[in-house]
Amino acid sequence: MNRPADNPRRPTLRQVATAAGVSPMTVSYAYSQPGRVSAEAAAKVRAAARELGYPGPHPAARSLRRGRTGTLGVVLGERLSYAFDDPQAARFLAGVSDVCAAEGVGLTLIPITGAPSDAQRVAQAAVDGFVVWTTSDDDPVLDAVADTGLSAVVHAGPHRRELPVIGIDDRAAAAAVGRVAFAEARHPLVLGFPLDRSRARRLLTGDQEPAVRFPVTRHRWEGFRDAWTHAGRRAADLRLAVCPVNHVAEGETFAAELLRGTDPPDAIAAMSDELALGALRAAASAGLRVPDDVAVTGWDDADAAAAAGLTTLAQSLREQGAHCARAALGGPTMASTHHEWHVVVRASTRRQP
Amino acid sequence: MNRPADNPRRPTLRQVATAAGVSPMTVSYAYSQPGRVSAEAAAKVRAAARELGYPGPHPAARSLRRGRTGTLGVVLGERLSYAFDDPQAARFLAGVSDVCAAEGVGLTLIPITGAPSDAQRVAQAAVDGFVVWTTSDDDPVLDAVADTGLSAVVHAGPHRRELPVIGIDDRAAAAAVGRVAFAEARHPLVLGFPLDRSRARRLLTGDQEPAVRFPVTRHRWEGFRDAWTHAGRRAADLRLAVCPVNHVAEGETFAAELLRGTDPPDAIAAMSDELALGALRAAASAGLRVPDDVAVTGWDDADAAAAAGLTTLAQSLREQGAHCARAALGGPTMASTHHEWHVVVRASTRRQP
DNA sequence: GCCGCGTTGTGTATCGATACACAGATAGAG
DNA sequence: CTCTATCTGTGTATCGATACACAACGCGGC
Repeated sequence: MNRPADNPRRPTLRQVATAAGVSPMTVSYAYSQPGRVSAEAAAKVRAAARELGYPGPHPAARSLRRGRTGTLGVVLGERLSYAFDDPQAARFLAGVSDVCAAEGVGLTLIPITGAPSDAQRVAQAAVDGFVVWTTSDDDPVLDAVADTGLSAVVHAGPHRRELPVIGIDDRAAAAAVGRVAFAEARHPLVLGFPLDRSRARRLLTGDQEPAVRFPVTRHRWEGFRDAWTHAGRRAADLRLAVCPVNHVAEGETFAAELLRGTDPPDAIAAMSDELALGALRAAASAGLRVPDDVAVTGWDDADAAAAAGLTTLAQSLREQGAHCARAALGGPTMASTHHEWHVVVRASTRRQP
Repeated sequence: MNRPADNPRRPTLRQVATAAGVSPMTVSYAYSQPGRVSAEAAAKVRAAARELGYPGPHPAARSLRRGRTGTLGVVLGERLSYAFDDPQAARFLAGVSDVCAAEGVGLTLIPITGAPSDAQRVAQAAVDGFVVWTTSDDDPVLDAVADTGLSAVVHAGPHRRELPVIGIDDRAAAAAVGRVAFAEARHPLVLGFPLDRSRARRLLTGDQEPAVRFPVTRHRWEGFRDAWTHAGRRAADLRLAVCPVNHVAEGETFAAELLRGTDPPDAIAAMSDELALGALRAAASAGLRVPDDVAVTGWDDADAAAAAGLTTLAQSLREQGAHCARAALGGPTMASTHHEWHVVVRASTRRQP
């Protein structure tokens, strides 16, 4: 049989045209440009469509002919369950979805599993553009995205070929936060994101040079290290605790462990408000005063950060998501852009001199 | 000009065939059935494709001819930002995405905004099937889904036309939890989800008959009321506190308010573990003992429920998500199914007689 | 009566890939 | 040496909708 499986046979625009006694183009216009047809013709078309159970133009046929799909692809760089677990991803995707809803376009999620089929899934995605979120430097999916020739934006890096990057200057921002967080500290700690897709839990010191595959993690770590070493301190005294997932509980567990250990941290700079809130809880459980015994900073200025009096880095992931979506839907002319950020000083850090 | 906008002109399979000196079908097979062509021919095709920058078969053309898109549509019944905010949605979608990843199909999210264009977005979605999550009884989008003729599943209701529903028997489950939660209680409270898309914060009593548009909310409320009235108590003594969003903080605020009021609740049955954890915090802040002063139950048996010693209803939204995805991708033969559930009794409720 | 203009309807080529049927080549069995 | 079976390559009709160009019609102005 020389026809694809469609179950059961779906009525076509041509059948509707025949049933309504009009030409196919009249039916087509009735759906895509209602003003183009008379009220009378439109009524005939609607009646015939209802009669036959015609659900509207076939999306694939329409896309083929029009050259657009009306869908934005978001490459997640992660298994989908992580993306939904991560509040930062949620804020970003909310921004993307705001724009999609406003423009009337759909949203296709393309989760990266690490398998070679990932590139194929990108190549076969029926979308008009891509937004790439949180992937690692060596991810071959970036090449697949570039190969499609569709407009695409990468959020917060990595840089690759001609793909523009939208985000903040993470290194400079981390350095600014670090200066506040580490003031008068002797045993500073960074509570950070995974270094690579393995998401291993690790503890490093600032004189080590780990292979950090996630650009966001790398830039922020470099920034925090800048703040510490530029103040004339020894890199080896700065530690990095890598939390496998961005959760309050994860930050609390790791922070609690270190606060009980030898040389407990007296300043904790976290890469997210969630991890920072975990650190605050760990400090409270340990009976430590914030900021006198231990200073804490977060990242993002989420609602909970203000409520907790947390010093943090304010940026709007939602706005960045919206910006990425507009850029990816907008067309081929784009350039890398840095968004604004600023440090919000609250009660969780020591007064500056 | 009689050609759709593609920017810049994308190379076609036919061009690759010409460049490689083979027929179009050989190129097509090289991509879709690699075993069908000789190693030699495959090499020629790969070389020509790289040369021309051919990213693989055009998704729309392939979909049109094959009659499948390799994508599953998830209708969210909510603005996307709510979906990402709701931990229950996250667990469900993780299950959906597990199956999609395993089957190599993409995932298109179709958020419902309440606008009339929602139905159009459903009709124009290039997908092979639909999973509908958390929509209200009167949602016209359900008709749009049914009209497409694609296989579709609704999670937890509402029932509509021939669409199968997958979920648990919420009413029976709520009744079972309610019996445990309300034992020896005199002023029981249900901490619940929104009644309709307006998400208004409200406080009702069991003798009122509010219009509850979300089936999950309705069924659980009915079940809790069953538990109370079947024990011979007055419906008017049971209250329902409607929380606009499913967050710990939301449950904490509302519970704290009522615990400070007249006739403070001595038993709180929540529709989610998140709201229940909020109630536990409110009780702790008010200096109340759990379960002696106030019993608390949750719903879902999330990780945090076990950690908090919370009596709860155990179900697996992740499994249900996976089941829905398999059903929606599987084909036309499906039936409504009830999943298993059971009550997990922990320390947050009074010992049963 | 004729011209110009806006509105509404139609015929057809085309978007790009693939299912199918068939042809030629090669190999192995008898 | 012939006959069947397997492997590999090809030509073409088709999936369903739409861009475009053109035709028919009504209407007002001069």
